[in-house]
Amino acid sequence: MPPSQTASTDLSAWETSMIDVFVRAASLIGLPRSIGEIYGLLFCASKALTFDELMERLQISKGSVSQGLKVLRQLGAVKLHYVPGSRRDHYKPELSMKRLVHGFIKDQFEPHLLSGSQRLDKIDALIQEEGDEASRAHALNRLGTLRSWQKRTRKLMPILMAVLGGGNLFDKAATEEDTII
Amino acid sequence: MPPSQTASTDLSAWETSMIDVFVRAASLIGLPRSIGEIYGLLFCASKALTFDELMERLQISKGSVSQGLKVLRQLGAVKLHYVPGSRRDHYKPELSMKRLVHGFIKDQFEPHLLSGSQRLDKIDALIQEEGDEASRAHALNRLGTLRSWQKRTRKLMPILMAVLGGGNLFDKAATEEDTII
DNA sequence: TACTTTGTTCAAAAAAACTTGAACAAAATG
DNA sequence: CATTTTGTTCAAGTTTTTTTGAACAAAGTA
Repeated sequence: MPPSQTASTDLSAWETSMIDVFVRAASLIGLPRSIGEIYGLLFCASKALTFDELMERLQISKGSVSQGLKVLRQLGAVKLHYVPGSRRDHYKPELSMKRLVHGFIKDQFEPHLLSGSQRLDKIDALIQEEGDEASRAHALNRLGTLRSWQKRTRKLMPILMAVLGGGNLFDKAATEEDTII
Repeated sequence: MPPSQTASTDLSAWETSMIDVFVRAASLIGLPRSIGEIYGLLFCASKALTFDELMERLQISKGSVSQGLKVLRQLGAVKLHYVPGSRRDHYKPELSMKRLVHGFIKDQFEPHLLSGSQRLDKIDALIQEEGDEASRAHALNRLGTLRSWQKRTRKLMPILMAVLGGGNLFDKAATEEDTII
């Protein structure tokens, strides 16, 4: 029997394992498997990869790669890398943990926090309709708790970013090629 | 037409809205709707609630309540509250943000971080099998990046907890009844 | 302009996650 | 001990999310 018909270079053992790490991480933060795979392969690669290379090496569909890259771009987890003389888009992974976390929070958390504030104000109004004085007092107390949680969450972000500051200290390839913060 | 046949007291407007906040929050951290509803109703309530009260007021199944409470107990997000003269379990919500976050991280994040370390060691071994010297060097660089991310994530936890320290400053009912840290 | 390359969109299929309720277990009651 | 109360388990049903691939759009080429 001839070797596999696919033109794709099979993933090496370490690549498979490392991609697996990202698939798990993705699932942990609520992102689909395919997105973990895409970021993982880019992370493993020593050069920017094209759409087709992702499709072929990961053996996933066009649609998944397209949508996956869309989300990753939005999160700032991948960057377009211009390659002279090629019409294809080439992608590189963002290697700065700080930026990755920042992108994720901006995109997935902050919107909810914001809409949250308006929601709490509406609840405040609804509580005023509560007939019983004691119930109203209790409800307002709970609302206060909720507001304090929100406030503290907001305060946390800058601290988180500060702690994450300093950037990538390990990946020589990265520090050679990119500006890491 | 007579009023609804269910024995349950309908949720008030503010309760519905507040529960909605928790349903969204649950979904944000990857927990099912029913768990958000259960915690949300407990959060709204001015006294400990029983299994049946949760079922009836939220109109969800026995199974969902049982499994939901199981997870919430595991996370430390609800506490059993002993009520003299009653055979039923009564539940109260954990109101300390610090404890809630701590429970969530301990239960959902740390296990992955730990298993992560072992995984990275295995990848390290696999990389040694890589034939090409340059590829091996690149792979080790990336692995170094991954390890640095892990290390920084670990360092983050204590800081997070420290920032969250100070406890619940808003809910009078809570500060009266509970020890909040 | 016709053709090719490259990538996006979206409806349908597949997979995964969640909920339900009936059967079961454990413990208190009479 | 038989019965009732209280809660758990889990297979089957339902809903939601993810993936696929064919049709489409955009932009470069000849």
